[in-house]
Amino acid sequence: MIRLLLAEDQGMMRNALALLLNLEPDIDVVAEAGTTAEALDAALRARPDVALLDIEMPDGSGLDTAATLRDELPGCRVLILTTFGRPGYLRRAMEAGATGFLVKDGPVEHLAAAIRRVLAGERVIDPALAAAALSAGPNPLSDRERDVLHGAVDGATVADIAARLHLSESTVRNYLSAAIGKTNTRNRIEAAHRARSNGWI
Amino acid sequence: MIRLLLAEDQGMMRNALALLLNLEPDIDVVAEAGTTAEALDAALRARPDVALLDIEMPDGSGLDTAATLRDELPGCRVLILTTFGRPGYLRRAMEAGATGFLVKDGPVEHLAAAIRRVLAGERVIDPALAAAALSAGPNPLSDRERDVLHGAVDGATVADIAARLHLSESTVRNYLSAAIGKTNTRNRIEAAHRARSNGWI
DNA sequence: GCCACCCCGGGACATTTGTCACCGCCGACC
DNA sequence: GGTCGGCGGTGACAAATGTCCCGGGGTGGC
Repeated sequence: MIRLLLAEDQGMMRNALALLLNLEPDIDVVAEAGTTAEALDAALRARPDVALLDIEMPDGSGLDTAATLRDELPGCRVLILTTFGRPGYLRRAMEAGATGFLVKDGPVEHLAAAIRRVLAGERVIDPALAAAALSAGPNPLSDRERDVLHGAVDGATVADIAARLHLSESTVRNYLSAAIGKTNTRNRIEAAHRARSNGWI
Repeated sequence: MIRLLLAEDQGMMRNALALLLNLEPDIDVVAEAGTTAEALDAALRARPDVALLDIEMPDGSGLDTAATLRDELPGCRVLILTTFGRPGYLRRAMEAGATGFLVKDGPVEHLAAAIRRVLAGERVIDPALAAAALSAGPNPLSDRERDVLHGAVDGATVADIAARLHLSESTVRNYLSAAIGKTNTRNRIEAAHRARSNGWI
C-alpha cells in the first residue's frame, strides 16, 4: 500500500484527487493539505511514501516544501504537480530533490501511474517539458534582479521597491534595467511576465 | 438522468470531475470540452440539461459562452464554475443568464448537489460571494477603459495599445488616466490588477 | 432643451521610468 | 595577482507615463 500525502490548495481539485486516488487498490491517501505549512506538518506526522505537491500555494511554493522535505524526511519521494509547465519550475524542482514532475493535464490515471513509478525511484518527467527546459537554458537573473522584478509584477513603483528592499532608488533602477536587458523585453512589466512564464521567479 | 456538459480547460480537473460526477446515480456526463468553441459545439450536438462552464478558458470566457447558450439552447441551465470568486464575475454571470455560480472550493459533493438544484430552476450562489458582489458595487469602467487596461496587463506601451485599438496615443493616455482614477490606484499596472481581481475585465 | 455620460482627440506639463557611464567593495576562479 | 561577476550606489539624460486643460460629436434621460 502506497502511503500518499496530497498537497493542493484548490479545494475541489484536492477533494477529487483524493477520492479518485483512494479508489486505486494500492494507493492510500494518508494526509491532505491546502498550504505548505500544513503539508510539512502532515508529512512529519503521517510519514508518507510519496508526497504529491502543488507548486502554487497561498503561503509559499511547493518547491520550497520539496527541499525541506528532502532534509526532514529523506525516505519520502516527492512528485510535483502543477498547472504551469514552466521550464524554470522543472529545473528548480530537480534541484529541490523532486523525483517526478507532472502538469495538471492528461487523465488521473497518468497520475496514479506516475506515483507508482516515482515510488520505485524512477524519474517521471513530461518529455516535451524536459526539452523546453533544456532549450530555455538556465535562469539568467541574479538574486537581486529577481527581487526587484517580484515587486514590479503588482505595480509597485521604484520608490516602493527601494523601501521594501532597503535599497536606494538608483540601485533599484539599475537592477530593473539589467533584468529588462537580460529578458530581452521593453519594460519592467514585460520583463516580469517573461520571468514568470519561464519559472524564473 | 441529468444530461451534463462539462467545459473545463484543465485536463486533469475535467477528467476527475467527469469520473466523479458519472459515479452519481442520477448524473450522466454526455459531453466534455476544453475550449469555449468545443463547448458550444458539443452543447448544440448533445443538448444537455445542464452546462457546467469554467470561466477561464484558453480561447475565451465561459461567461460569453453562457450568454450564447442562453440564446441558442434556452432549455439548458448554466452553472458557472470558477477558480476565482470575483464579484464582477458573479454579476456578469447573472447578466449572461447563468442559474448558478460556484467556486472551485469545497467538495465535489457540493457540486453534484448544485447541479440538481440548478436543474430544478433554483439559483445557487455562494452567500459570501453574493455579499461581496453587492458591497463591491457595479463595474465603474467604461468599455474603452476596459479595452486599454486589457492591453496594459501584459506590458504593452501606449503606442502598442493605440495601434491595436486604432486610436491616437492621446486618447489612450486619457483612458488610462481615467481608469487609474476610477480604480483609485497609482499607475496602469495597479489599475489593471484591481480591475482583474474585481472581475471588471 | 438641458444634462450627464461616453467617445475621440490635441497640447502642455511634471513625474516616472529606462539607460548609460562610472565609482568602490567583495568573493570566486584561474 | 588579475579578472570577472555580483552587489550597492551616484549622476545625468532621453523616453515614457500620468495629469490636467481644452475641443467636438453622439446618445439617452428628465
